[in-house]
Amino acid sequence: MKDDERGAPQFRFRKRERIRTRREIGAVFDKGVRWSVKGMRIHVLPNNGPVSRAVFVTVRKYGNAVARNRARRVVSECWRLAKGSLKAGYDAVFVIYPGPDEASVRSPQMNELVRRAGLGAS
RNA sequence: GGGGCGGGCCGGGGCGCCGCCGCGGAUCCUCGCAAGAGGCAUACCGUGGAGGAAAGUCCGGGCUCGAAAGGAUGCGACGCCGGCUAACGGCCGGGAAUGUCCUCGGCGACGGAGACAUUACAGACAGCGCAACAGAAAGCGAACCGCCGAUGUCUUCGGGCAACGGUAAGGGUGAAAAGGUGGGGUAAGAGCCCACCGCGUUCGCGGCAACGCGAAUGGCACGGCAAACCUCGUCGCGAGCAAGGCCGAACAGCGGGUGCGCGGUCCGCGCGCGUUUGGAUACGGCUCGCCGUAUCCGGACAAUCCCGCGGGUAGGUCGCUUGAACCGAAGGGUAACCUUCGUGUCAGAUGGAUGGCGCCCGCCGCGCGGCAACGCGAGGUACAGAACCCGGCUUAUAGGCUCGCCCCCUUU
RNA sequence: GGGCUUGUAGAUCAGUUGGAAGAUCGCUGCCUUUGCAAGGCAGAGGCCCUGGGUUCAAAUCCCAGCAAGUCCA
Repeated sequence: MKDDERGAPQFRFRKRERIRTRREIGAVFDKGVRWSVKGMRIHVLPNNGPVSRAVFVTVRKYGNAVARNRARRVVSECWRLAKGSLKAGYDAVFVIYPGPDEASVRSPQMNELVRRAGLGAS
């Protein structure tokens, strides 16, 4: 990372970049398009806004609370580092399946998903 | 030094870069004449940010709403005694019982001293009940075998058989069989008698009490199950922060507003007056946050517009973290705990913050090398994430520290 | 976050004053039929979710745990 990118907005991930209500998440599940790879699934719906928003959920049976929180944190961190080079204006819901929760494993899964979803470099 | 049991405590540390949530500041944006208000605004600064169990939701409270005169019944929980506490099914102290070990006394039943552990530990002469199978008999308590007696009969003179009576010492059944041991006694036996042990009753003494000690006395039944019902005593109204309070779009509903003149010219037009309505300021009034009057600014005069109303949806906000709190010190108490003091410490999310990556160190056992200190190598570093807040209980947990007791080895 | 319910044969469920566990469907074998289905007869199949406790005795009573399901905006 270059010096002039320290604290740059494309590497931050604030509240307004997250989908924050059950209704909006339900809309992405109902109307969005889905792609999946082993360990992860994505639902995407255009939101016609200036920024993309995302949310991360685990499947119902995903160990205890510590394991679920760690999975969402790791995947969220991958999104934070990757989203700056993607197209804006989409709502994305990531569904995480059980697997090794390390950035070296989750990051390639996410890259493959966003490539298939057509969110690649603008 | 090693191992076991029990109690108490801790449960990783440091550096760098990039992030997340709250609070305070600064800056920016929006509204407003202003004071100010608001902002899921910020390549900014400062500061705080999981646990001993945050868990299970098994108990007890606070808090909130609902219900409610009081009492009884019902239902539920609890149950040796005393204390602690806001309260408890928790904790502390004491008692009793049971079990194990050790030791002393006794022919024996058993008793005494000590250590450790366990106990939902009120009531079974208030009631309704239960005990399968086995066994002769299982609860207003019993003769199957056996033992003994006298009678009759048979006899190979040892005894056998029949019916009658006595008997709870022995056998067998059972989870449980009618106080136990030793002796006397007897036809055989039996608390039938005696001593001791156990049990019951009465009295005295000690203790707040549970209970203990001692004496006298009864010859001995008043068996077990209440963690099924039940009785007695004590306590308990129901829900739960997704409780509940406030603000409040949009859509639908209800009520009010639809005027006059001039100009342009036929249009969802402009201006003035008027009507109505919102806001601000000034003055006055009083029941002190509302009303009245005046001025200024703005909206509307309608096709789908303007204003008001109630309901309270979407959403927002409060509840929301300073409290029976924690930590430390002093004092009181055997202890649980209490009292006083302190520039002492305290997170608040809401698809849900406390994270990611990299490096170093610590700790643990294992293997190899070494007399040893130590070095090298491959590993391991748990259980688990606040969601209204406390007091407990229970369950999960790598590894470590510490206190007490016991066992083994080595040394002096 | 909080309230509540349920774990018994392969499946769906019974099982009360505690005394050695049943029903229906399914499964296996035989009979019947040329064969299959239906029908008839016989049979197998169970650590009563797990671990403690009370009791002589526990699927049943008590305590703790685990796993499913369901409701509350």
